[in-house]
Amino acid sequence: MPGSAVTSDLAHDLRLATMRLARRLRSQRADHGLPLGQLSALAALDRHGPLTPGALAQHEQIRPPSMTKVLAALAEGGYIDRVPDPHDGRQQLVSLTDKARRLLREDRRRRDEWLASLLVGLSDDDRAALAAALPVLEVLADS
Amino acid sequence: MPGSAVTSDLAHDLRLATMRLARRLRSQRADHGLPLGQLSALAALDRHGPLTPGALAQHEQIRPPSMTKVLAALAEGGYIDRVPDPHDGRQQLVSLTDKARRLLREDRRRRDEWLASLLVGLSDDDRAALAAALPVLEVLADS
DNA sequence: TATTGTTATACTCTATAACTATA
DNA sequence: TATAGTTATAGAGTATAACAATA
Repeated sequence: MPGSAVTSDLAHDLRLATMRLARRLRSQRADHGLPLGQLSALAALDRHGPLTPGALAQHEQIRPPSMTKVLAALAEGGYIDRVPDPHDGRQQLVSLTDKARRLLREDRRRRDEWLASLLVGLSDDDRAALAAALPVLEVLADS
Repeated sequence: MPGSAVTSDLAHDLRLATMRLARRLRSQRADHGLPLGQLSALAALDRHGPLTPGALAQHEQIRPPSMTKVLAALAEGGYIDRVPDPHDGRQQLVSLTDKARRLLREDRRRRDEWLASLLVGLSDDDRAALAAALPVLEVLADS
């Protein structure tokens, strides 16, 4: 099967390019002074809507006690609201404040801007190649 | 200019897909027990050849005292050799041992394998789209 | 008893400041 | 004096274990 060597080369090169590009994108994050773990928790709430602390911890792949600290810092900064679950007194629901939504919007805008400024410098063919590969990348990312 | 809205959408979607895929790739790292900072220092030595502790710290974007600790752990594990610079007694050159090279090779192999296993499940068209976009991604990553 | 979340405590990785050796 | 690297100490951010409240 002659395609297998090509597939493994593609995997290798795609992995390296993805990691390098992700590193560049990460370095472009806005300097809003918010630690990465806190920002990531806010982004999860933005994507999924209000969540319990436990669900957030599971999603962010950290332990509940660690999430307790992250949430304490976010509450202190006025980025989240917590309301007790009326059906289960043990649980809470954590949601974003308007302040948090504004911060997320600004953060995304800054990072999109940097990448967009690179994209306008590409040829139409290169942009088309990216657009064609995008749905495939999304499938891989969600696997 | 009708293309500008499309370009900014592409930037946004490409950024999200890249970050998500990078996260999945990172989570696939081999469980060799080596902390990420140590592994990253080894990878830098592998890419650039022997370096001084100061140059390594600069490359990894950490402070020299932090690199001192990383290097102490790597030396303890038998992953690096240190030779004094004959021309300047203040400096050293840090290089990889064979053990480190084997570890890096194994680590890459495991991550490539995971991605390759996803790629073989794609259609030929999807793989072709990725292959066509790859050089463009590499340009972006190096910008 | 089991589950949700918090508190207490410790470990890892990073930092700044002070120190040693060499240029 | 200036530079390369280390040692001392401290600050984030994470973890495990033990605890309180609720189901």
